[in-house]
Amino acid sequence: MSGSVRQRLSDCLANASKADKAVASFMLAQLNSIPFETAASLASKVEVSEPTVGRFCRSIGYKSFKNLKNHLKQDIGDRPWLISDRLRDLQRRTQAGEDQLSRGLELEIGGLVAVYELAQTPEWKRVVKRLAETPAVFVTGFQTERGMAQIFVNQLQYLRDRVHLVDLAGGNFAELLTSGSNQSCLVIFEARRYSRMARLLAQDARKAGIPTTLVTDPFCDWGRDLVDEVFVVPTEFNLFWESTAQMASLANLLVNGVFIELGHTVEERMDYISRLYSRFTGYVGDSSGPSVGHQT
Amino acid sequence: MSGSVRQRLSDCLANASKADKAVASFMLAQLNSIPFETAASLASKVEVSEPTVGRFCRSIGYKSFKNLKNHLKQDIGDRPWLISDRLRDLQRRTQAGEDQLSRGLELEIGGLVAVYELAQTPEWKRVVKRLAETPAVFVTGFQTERGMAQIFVNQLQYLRDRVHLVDLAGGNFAELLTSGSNQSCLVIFEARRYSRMARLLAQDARKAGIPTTLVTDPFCDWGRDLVDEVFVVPTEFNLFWESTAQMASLANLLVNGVFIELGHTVEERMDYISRLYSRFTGYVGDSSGPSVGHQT
DNA sequence: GAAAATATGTTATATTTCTTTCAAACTGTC
DNA sequence: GACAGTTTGAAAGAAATATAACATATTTTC
Repeated sequence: MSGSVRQRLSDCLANASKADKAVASFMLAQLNSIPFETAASLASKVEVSEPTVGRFCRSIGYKSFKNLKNHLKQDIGDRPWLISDRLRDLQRRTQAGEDQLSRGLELEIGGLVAVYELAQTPEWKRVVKRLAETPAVFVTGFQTERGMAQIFVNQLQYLRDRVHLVDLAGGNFAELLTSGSNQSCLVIFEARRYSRMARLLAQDARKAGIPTTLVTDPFCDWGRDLVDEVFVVPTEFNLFWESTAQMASLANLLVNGVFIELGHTVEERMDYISRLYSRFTGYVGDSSGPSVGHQT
Repeated sequence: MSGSVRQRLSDCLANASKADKAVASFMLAQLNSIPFETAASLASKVEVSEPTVGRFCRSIGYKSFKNLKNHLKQDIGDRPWLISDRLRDLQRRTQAGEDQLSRGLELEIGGLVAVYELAQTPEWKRVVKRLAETPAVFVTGFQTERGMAQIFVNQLQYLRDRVHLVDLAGGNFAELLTSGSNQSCLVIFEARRYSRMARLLAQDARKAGIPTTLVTDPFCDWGRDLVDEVFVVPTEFNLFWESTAQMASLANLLVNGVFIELGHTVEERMDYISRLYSRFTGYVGDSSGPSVGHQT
């Protein structure tokens, strides 16, 4: 027995006992509100006894009703329209006992979806517009998010000038804060071990009237009142470590948005930057920018 | 006090105590998975005590945490929380507009799956083992992959010492190449605008007998004969830009693998590094490393 | 139609989850 | 720096939720 919760429920409908069938079909029908149910509440709704619910869950391979709910949480459901074959295959192999990689994968996919959902919010559009139009953009990230900020800066630099990585060392800290309030904007990447620096910077930026966007994880509790937009990115998958990948996706989507916003006016610049890079690192090849033309 | 759960949470953010604010913002960020949480689980994630959660819920007008969840049910009861539903929803909404967000998402997910597949190959296991056991690890990435390399180094440093970011400027270029052949190993992150540097480095490393792993995109054509393992990561989704997210996932998975390989012998080190980071950046909190304990 | 097998419910117990109480820690004020 | 007020967490108790054991009902098999 394997697969998603939905899968298992459907499977067992065929040859289950009366009560089990009742429970299964109720669950399928009300999948969305299952997490709110308790074994008892569900039992009374289906008009079976409490133990029946527990037993049923065990019969389809979960430890308990609670355990089933947990799986639901991580379940990405069946998506026959997606790359499901490979995914399912991976799941199967994993369930056979290799390890719990695929669970992590499911969670990562969930995170990715969340990021794409963010990209549809009004805040998102506002930030994209700002990143395209504000004369100077400053980006920062401390500790482990330092690299993230760097990536974002590198990419954005292809599209526009005056994109700076704010550094403790460099004097651009001051440069940011002394620029006029509608001359600059700030993007802060943060995660987990929130550094005091990020917070201080956000405070100062607010004082200086500089619009600030915070990209962080769900554990961040400061910020909501200090910055203009907070983008919360899931970072916990059940790897030992937190993942920065979703944040990278977010950064990519932002850059993508800016590109669309700026339109084709940037192509010239991109060629130029490409050539610059080439000169300094010696790559010789087509000079049409990283992936221009992939837009479909 | 009235309105939806989300409303109330937002409202209280303004003038709540520190712990309350933390709880509220976490809830807001994770609204979709709140139904799966229990007061205790939430408490531990936000790093407050259990009673605080209960009290908080009461302070914003619910009888208990459970009561809040029930209200949530009414608020978002028929809102999709299952990833599959959310995907569908996203698809529906984006199909209306002309931007092909959801298509890009699908591709990204496919890329993620590919990365997880890589993590099951023998090469992968070999690299993980090497990263765990070789006395010194060198990592490099040029241009846009510079940040990627940085992230990888930062994370790996939590687990072991002698992890170095190879830089054009720093003398560690030489340090790498003069170390004995089984004293060091090298990881190169590359993508698209393959720099001559990466290639030269790979050549020299080979001459010096240093095992080298190349992480790159499908367009890379050198390398197969110059390095010991090539991990090819999809980077093209139909965003204007290439995505580094999948590569970030790969880096994460590698670090995760190394952690598993090293076992719990590294916890001590991790505490130490954590404290170091804290001292220099001023974060004050638990000193148990970024996400220790999330392993299930 | 009776015996065996299976399925279900009742009651009692164990476990989890939540709340209360109270003391310690923190905050701001004089 | 001491005081009052607030916030927070630890421990213990109360409520809920889930499991186990056993008894009853139902179905299956012969």
